[in-house]
Amino acid sequence: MLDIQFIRDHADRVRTAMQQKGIGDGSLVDQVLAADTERRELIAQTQDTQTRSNAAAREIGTLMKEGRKEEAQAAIAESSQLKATLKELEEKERLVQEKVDALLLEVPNVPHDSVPVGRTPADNVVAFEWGTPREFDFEAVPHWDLLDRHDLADFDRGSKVTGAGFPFYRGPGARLQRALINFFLDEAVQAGYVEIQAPLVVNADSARGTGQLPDKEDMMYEAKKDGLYLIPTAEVPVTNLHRDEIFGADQLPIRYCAYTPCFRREAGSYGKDVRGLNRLHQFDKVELVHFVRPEDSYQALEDLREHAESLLRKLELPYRRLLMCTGDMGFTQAKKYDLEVWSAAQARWLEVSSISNFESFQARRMMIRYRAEQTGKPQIIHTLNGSGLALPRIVAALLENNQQADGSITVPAALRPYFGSDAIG
RNA sequence: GGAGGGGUGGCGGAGCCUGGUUGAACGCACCGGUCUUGAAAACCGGCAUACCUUUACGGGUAUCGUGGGUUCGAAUCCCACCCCCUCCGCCA
Repeated sequence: MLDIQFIRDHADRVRTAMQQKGIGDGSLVDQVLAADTERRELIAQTQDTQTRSNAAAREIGTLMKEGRKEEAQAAIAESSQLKATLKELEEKERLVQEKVDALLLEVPNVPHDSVPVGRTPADNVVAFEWGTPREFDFEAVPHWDLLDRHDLADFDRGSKVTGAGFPFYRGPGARLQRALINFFLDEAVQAGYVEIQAPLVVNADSARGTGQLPDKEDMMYEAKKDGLYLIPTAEVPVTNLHRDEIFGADQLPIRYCAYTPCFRREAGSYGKDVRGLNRLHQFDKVELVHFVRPEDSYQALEDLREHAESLLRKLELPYRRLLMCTGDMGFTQAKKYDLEVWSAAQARWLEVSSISNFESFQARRMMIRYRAEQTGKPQIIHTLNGSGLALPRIVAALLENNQQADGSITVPAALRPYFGSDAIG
């Protein structure tokens, strides 16, 4: 959510941002401004009426105390009139406030100046590449076949027990999951992140705070009876951890890492995109979240990105970094990088991390603030998050890239202490 | 799930029965000042958040878990919900 004051002061910039992100033609901005003007007029009227009503009530109190009954009765009659007016005004104000709030929720974040303008994924900028895709002297086997061959995962029984996209991992397959989770968490803690274990279900306020509600409820599994949602990412509980809080100036920055399973309905997916581990309804991820002062957020974005990339290098996975263009980066981000690893047998890039600076967009919705030492006034902070990293596609790339002619799979050195062996099969 | 008690400002804690200058006593913490060589102590002053309005100084409105109700007037009375504590039950 943008600051209404910011929209008032920079209407053109917001209009442009909407066009660049491919969200409407910017006329929404004029609707917001019109509703906001109406709102302020109503507030002025309401408050004026309340002022008079309060004065009357105080007057009546004095008269009653002094025993001037008749005068009090007259004042009460007059005050009752005001009350009726007030009720009408308050109702109008409530409606227009709701309208402003609803409109504000539809205004996307403004892209940072360094973000390339573009419409489609083709306009994203490949900002960096690392590693060289391996040359095979045999036919590389896709990871779903490798999983099967080594009995690492069981998709069919997952489908029986739960449904498509909920595999069982077993034996070394399960062990590999645990190794990666521990590796990612240890690396984060070593880099100064505080480890969090978070609830896997959240209430509607939290889902709204990070922006899953109102638009994206279809992505979440819902426990209707209790009004709770299964988390689509640890970002939701971990960012909401500090909803409605005011930090002291010395408490920032805060950096959290959290491992959680993630649950996504992924309605409408099909084909090669969902084959094997490419897209699941339940998957594991270590998420990194930063709470920082506004002036520090772009440095934090680079730090976060660098940490995530260091994991890929330690795992010896060829990867590339995309700087997402305005049209492909989504509603809430001001700037976003994607990290993609090379999947040797599929011969395609797989997204394994998405790293974003939301600036104040999320924090304003959640009213997360800090007390700036200069002014002493509460100020909205900036939030960032990024995957560090998401497991299934990492597993897919590890298996495909490290397969040997004899069918075995080499485990990268960094992972061996965690996995307890240097190869599968 | 059942019975009882409770949710007040950064913290502690009055006020609620008996509705009326109570946005809220008092204490602690914090900030500024006086004093002091310096510090402590003492004393004086300040110290919630959001919104509306104002060039500014300032003025106003709302908020005592949340939402609704009664009333001219609600932290205070009534209803619903949420959360916490104690006891009982159940359970990994």
